[in-house]
Amino acid sequence: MSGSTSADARRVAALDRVLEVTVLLGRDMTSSLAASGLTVARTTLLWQLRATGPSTQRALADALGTSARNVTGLVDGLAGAGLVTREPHPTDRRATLVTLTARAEELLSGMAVEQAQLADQLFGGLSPERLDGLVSALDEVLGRLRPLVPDGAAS
Amino acid sequence: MSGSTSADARRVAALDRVLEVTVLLGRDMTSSLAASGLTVARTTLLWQLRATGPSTQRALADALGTSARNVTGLVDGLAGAGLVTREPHPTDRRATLVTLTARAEELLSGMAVEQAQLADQLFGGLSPERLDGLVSALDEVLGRLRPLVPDGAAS
DNA sequence: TATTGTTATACTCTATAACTATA
DNA sequence: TATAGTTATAGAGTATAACAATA
Repeated sequence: MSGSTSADARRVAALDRVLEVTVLLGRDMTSSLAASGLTVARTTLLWQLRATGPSTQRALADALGTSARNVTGLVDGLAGAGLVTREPHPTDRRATLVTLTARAEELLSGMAVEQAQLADQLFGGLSPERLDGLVSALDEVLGRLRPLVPDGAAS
Repeated sequence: MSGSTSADARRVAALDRVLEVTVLLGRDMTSSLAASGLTVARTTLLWQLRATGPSTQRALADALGTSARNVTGLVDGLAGAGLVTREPHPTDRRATLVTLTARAEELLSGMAVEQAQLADQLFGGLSPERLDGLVSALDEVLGRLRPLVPDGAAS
């Protein structure tokens, strides 16, 4: 398409690396969240709430790129765990505002710390120049990747 | 832990990029596989078989880092779709050898082509130097990440 | 005794469709 | 009419535990 065979092989090698990182990070997240009784899907919803503040379930469904039905289930689980509450919407009586509890805020703060520690572990060995190169390369890749994917939020 | 605040922020920024790539690639794969009536879990098993040849379900469970019960279900689905068969193990009558069908081999060859095209789309805009820098940075990150994750195969 | 793969059971994530209450 | 969220139903992935057949 646009290069020699060896250049193609290099790109495939890069994609292989990215896919392996994807698989391993997924496992790491799943298992470390399981220790807190959480799942990736529920935690994604919590992070979205932390970023945007109290939200309707419809807004959450759009942001997460999932169905309204699914959000009902996720919120049910989180409410049962005492991490969110359903508050009445001030002007629209059809809607509910999903809101983080204080416990969830604390939990998320702790997770942010853990995430920074993970970032340190993973990237601490790279020089500032290589780290910047990595970030800019990933930004370029993201620019190509985003249009390929239907839509939804990319926390 | 090992750097200034701004260096920490840079590392967190890098992790954010990686996580976004993870999310978007997952969606891209899920939706493109769904078009073929496949799921990510089942396709992972097919790729494993392609890499290693006919395997027992126990070997697949270990390679995929999942339970034997789960492999039974995945193989059931793939067998129903005509993509694998269960053959008797030549020496161990407890075990079965899961084997790709010709149709699965063709399907996987097509997927390999699509993957190369995706690699071209994502990385085609990077100079050879930047691409090499990306790959070597990811290799270093993988070296840190692998020990953090329980175990199992990484595609 | 240990191992392979199955059945039994259960939970989570996900989707579509029908329905209720509101806009 | 359209929208927010629920109930109904269904399928896929995952896990543990108990069990049968075989090593």
